[in-house]
Amino acid sequence: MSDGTEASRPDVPRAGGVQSLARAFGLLETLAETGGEAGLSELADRTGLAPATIHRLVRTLVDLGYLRQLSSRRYTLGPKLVGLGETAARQFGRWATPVLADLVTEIGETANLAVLDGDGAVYVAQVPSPHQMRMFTEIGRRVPVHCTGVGKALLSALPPADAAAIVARTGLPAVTSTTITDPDVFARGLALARERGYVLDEGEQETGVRCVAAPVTGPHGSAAVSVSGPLSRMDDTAVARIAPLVVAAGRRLGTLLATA
Amino acid sequence: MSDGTEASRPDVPRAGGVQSLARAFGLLETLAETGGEAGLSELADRTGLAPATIHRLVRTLVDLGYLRQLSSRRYTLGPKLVGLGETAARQFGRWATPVLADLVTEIGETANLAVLDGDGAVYVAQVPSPHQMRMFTEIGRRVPVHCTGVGKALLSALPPADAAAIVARTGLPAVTSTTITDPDVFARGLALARERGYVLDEGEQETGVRCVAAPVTGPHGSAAVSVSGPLSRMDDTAVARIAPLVVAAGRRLGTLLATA
DNA sequence: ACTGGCAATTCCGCATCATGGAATATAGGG
DNA sequence: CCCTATATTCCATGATGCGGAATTGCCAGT
Repeated sequence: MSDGTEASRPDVPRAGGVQSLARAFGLLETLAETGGEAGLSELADRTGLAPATIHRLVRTLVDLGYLRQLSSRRYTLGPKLVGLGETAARQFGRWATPVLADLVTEIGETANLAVLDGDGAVYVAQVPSPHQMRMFTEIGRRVPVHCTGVGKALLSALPPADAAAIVARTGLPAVTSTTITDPDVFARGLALARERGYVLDEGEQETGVRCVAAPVTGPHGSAAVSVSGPLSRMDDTAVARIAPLVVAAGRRLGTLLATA
Repeated sequence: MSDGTEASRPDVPRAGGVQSLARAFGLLETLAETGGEAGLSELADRTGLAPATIHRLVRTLVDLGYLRQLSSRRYTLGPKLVGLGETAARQFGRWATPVLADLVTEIGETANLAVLDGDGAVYVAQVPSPHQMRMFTEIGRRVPVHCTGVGKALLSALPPADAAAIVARTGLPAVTSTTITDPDVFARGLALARERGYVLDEGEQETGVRCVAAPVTGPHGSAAVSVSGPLSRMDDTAVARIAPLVVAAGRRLGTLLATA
């Protein structure tokens, strides 16, 4: 192996794992973090692997269509990933949609399901409100955790230390005028969320949109549900009515996730 | 190796490829084809690999978050794939969006970019028309090649033999009343497309939607642009005006693809 | 409850396959 | 035009992934 200190790197995620696989996916992730484009030596620097090794892995991925090589000899994520990702999202959607649909009929606002991926949240399912035909499908969209309902709900379900680590890495950049940028305020918000079982997003990501979110409870890689709508319809009494429903939906989804 | 006849299977895509990788992605694809959920032995049947081998690969993928194991011990595509796919799509979108946006401002209808993946077409970028808020974002959506503008444009850019092979595999199932189901008619359509440099889709995938598409020219894994809108706005004179613009956009995208 | 059968998981010795250092091509920069 | 940085190919080595066989665990049938 490359260096004397074995198993010090998160290359091998667990005993018995296939490392060429772990390394290959590591490369894909590295590429994604770099903004989706990188040269071979840049990958070598970031991963610490030998250029020859990277080249072989990367060439295989190119042959398979999961990576694309530009004429500049740099590499980008390939088209097949788009297809796979979409199928994966659809898969989540399949079992989640009924529950989300129930929420929408009870509440009348758009319902979303998101999962934690890396340090961000990714929407994996959505049932749009019957009200507005507006608002594009957000499926696949990646959003920051600190300024979204689902994001905060995801964090609230994590061990506080892990949540803090994520926030430390991403910071609390202001997105709108109401985005929470003070770490202390944010931490108190999370504590309140843990206590109540749900979170509010007061236009912290998009002005005028209020959002109620709850973690999906269960022993798996975290997920969260949310319901969001315009301030005009989402007043305090509405929120009071909605919150328990969202929390219940989170619980139901958690059961489904573990069962189905 | 398992059997005497080596290299007879498309397991190893090319000499020098990393086989565990090819196999792992094969499993992901198999899973996607199965509808996103399968048990270990089902995977073993479909891929012909030894259960132990599959289990090791699959366990690694689960550890990495690209696969999820349900309590029924069956496996599904994991959340991380959603994130990766989204990043990949965004990557395509980044350089394509400006060109598509130009098309939209010139034409006023929704513009799409799709790539060929396997025997289907996958939308990788879209700029929606300012007109209608309807029609969800199709990014990541996989559509048949025979009844869509982008699909036929992709085929028209392929060596005729390759195009024929794909059509032979997928067949020409009717999706709407105008879907072309006769192989001869279809072949003539492709020939005309090659000659003119663009294709029309006359509601062959969705009734009432007309679409002009052109291949993205270049020496890479094929892509295609399209512009689509309701029949009411897409009359013959509009198409005559639009077609050259779409063809030009295809050329520009081709240059960008090769360069960027 | 007991049992039979099937599916998932773990074990383990063997040989294959991935590995990475060094050598070779190729692209930019001066 | 040469020179440097980067990508790619070669190849001997042994670690690594392979798969047959044994084990465990889950249900369905009675």
